Amino acid sequence: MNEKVISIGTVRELTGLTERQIRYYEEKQLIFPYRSRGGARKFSFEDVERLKVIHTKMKDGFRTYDLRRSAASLLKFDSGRS
Amino acid sequence: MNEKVISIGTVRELTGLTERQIRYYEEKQLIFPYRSRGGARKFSFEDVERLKVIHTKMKDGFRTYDLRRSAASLLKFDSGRS
DNA sequence: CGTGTAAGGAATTCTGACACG
DNA sequence: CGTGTAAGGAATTCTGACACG
Repeated sequence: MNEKVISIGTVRELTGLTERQIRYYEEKQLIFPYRSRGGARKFSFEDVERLKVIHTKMKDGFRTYDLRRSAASLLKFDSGRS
Repeated sequence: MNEKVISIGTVRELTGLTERQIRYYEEKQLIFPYRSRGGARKFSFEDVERLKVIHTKMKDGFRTYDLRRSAASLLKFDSGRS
């Protein structure tokens, strides 16, 4: 499920995060949505899962900087789950 | 892939159909998108595949009425492919 | 640092209708 | 019948900024 076709509002519903959080995680390079012509972010189901993991880590006290450094393992952890 | 999360503009890109065609096929009960709060249609990847099949059939001379009658087999054909 | 919010604009989607054939 | 299009409105998303801590 790598197709980036889900808009931010739907990702919000799917993850429970706010749009602000989602955009911030992108700004910190933890997630890389596709951009449609009009500039709208488009996410994949994999991105959705990844966002959930990111938020869990954040609640555990990790900072975006830490997560960026371990981005690879984050991805691994992600696909290793669901 | 049954989650209805793709908006019509993306479905347009994925299928090559126009929004008018997609809405018409819904009107004719060939496809059943979910509706978001604001009223926007949301489709699944399965719907996308189904729309492709529908359009192929239409080009082969079938009418929406015929396709509605064989909706079950249409779905079967659909999942039987990709 | 991570997130909330109000601000203004641009892009998206919706419906009902008229058109053609 | 199936599809194009212009029309007006409503919902969605975007960016940059100010706020708090």
